[in-house]
Amino acid sequence: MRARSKLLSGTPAVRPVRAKEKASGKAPVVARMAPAERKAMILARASDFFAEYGLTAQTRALAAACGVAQRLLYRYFPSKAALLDEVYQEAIVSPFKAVWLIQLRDRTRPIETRLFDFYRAYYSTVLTRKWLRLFLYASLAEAKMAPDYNDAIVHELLETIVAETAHALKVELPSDRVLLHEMGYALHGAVSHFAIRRHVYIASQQILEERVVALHVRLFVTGFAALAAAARAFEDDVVELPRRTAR
Amino acid sequence: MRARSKLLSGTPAVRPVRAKEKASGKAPVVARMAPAERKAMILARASDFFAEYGLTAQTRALAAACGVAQRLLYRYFPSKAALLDEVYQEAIVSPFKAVWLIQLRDRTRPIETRLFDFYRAYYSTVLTRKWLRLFLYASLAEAKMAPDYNDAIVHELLETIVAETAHALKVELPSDRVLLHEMGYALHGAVSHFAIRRHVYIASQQILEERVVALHVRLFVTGFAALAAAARAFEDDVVELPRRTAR
DNA sequence: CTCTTAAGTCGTAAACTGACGACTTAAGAG
DNA sequence: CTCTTAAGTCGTCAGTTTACGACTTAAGAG
Repeated sequence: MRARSKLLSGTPAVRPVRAKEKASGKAPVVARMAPAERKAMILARASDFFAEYGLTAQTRALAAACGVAQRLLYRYFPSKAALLDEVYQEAIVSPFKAVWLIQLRDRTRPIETRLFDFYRAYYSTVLTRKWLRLFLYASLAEAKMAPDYNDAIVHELLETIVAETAHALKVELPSDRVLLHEMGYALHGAVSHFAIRRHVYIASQQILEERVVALHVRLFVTGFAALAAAARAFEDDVVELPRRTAR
Repeated sequence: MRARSKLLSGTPAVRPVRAKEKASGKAPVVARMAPAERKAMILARASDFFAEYGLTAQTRALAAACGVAQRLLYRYFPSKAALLDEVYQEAIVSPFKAVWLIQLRDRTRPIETRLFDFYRAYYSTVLTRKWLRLFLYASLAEAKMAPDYNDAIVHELLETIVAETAHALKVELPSDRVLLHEMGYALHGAVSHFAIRRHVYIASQQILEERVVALHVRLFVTGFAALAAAARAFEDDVVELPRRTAR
């Protein structure tokens, strides 16, 4: 419904009458902020907001969650899509800490300890409710989120994990990178799926997360030699696998 | 302006298919169908449609995809929510085949073969693009989809898998059901995460799915005894775990 | 204290969305 | 062929939703 219509169309001066209630004596408390500060505040709220309600949630509700007018969002971001892009960058990519890779390569410590400590940290810092929900919403809607993240972060992580485990256990690895990645995913996928169960499926709540991580790491380390042997066996009859057609 | 990505707004391009063409003299070709048939047709299209564009996609676009008027949807379903409920039932719950559980319990066959065959079938039949995307969209939006599915289907599956593997390998299991489930998830989660990578993240495309399943099954069977031992060790100091507060 | 800048709000356009009353017409029964 | 039923469509209501022009006003500079 257009509402209002005829009477006002063409007559711009409607006398806005900004009833600011001086009578009440209460200060409006607009809390004016510096641009950088305000933008950071909006981004922080936006990542929580869209993680919770999905990327199709409305800018009005986001503005309400920020305690500002909806119009203000458009002073800091040209469009909702641009806002979402910044949310991705801030909430998806930046949580991964480079130091983790260095610690994973610290061969003075047992491999199982390194893996356990890393995945506890990764679970707590990256695989949070907010991160997972944003990542899934973005992947379902656009499909380019996850491949970028994998190329930028996960692949190097998987290669590190597999290389370090192989070195610690004196196991020979296959040479194919794709195969190495899948080996790493045996652990990475198991932990990631646990996080999805917790934060998206709302399941697996009754067990301590350290225990789950410990179980998956134990399985991985124990079966690693057999896993590598099975992967190497595939390389004998590698004949340029046909690429799956998308969908 | 509309977001640059149509998927962001959950809205596919609506094709103006409704051609009246009285001028051309061609019959409108309304293709009148029997109610049961039409309803099944709408449900089939709807599961594809909502899997692709999300549960927030619009009824007008769905009607266009069905080649019927939007109004017709409301002859078969009282509301969009009711339509979605039927889509869940038809597309999420029904693909799981009861015979799989029976085959998993067939102790005349090696456990690794049983697991391999089952997860190949489960991957091809259940963990499809459509199923996964619907399941994720529903879980992200409502939170009661996954728990129901887990209670109805997954828990029994996990218990069967763990029990059969333990029997085949003569391994003693922990008594706690939650712990048994997490053991089973070591394999189930790894395969499920692979499917999510393929169908949602659009990654891990360059390796044959049988190989991935074979790798995960091999790891699981090889490390199962150690996994069970680690799980049993947790039972000594079970002290009524505190329930996680939801966020 | 006054002036200037820009942070922040208001109101609304234009398009979108779920739902439904009223109408049209295909197709099986007799 | 006619009649009756119900499959299917049109048009629209009422409430949303992104985006933006116009305006208000807090707060630092001099």
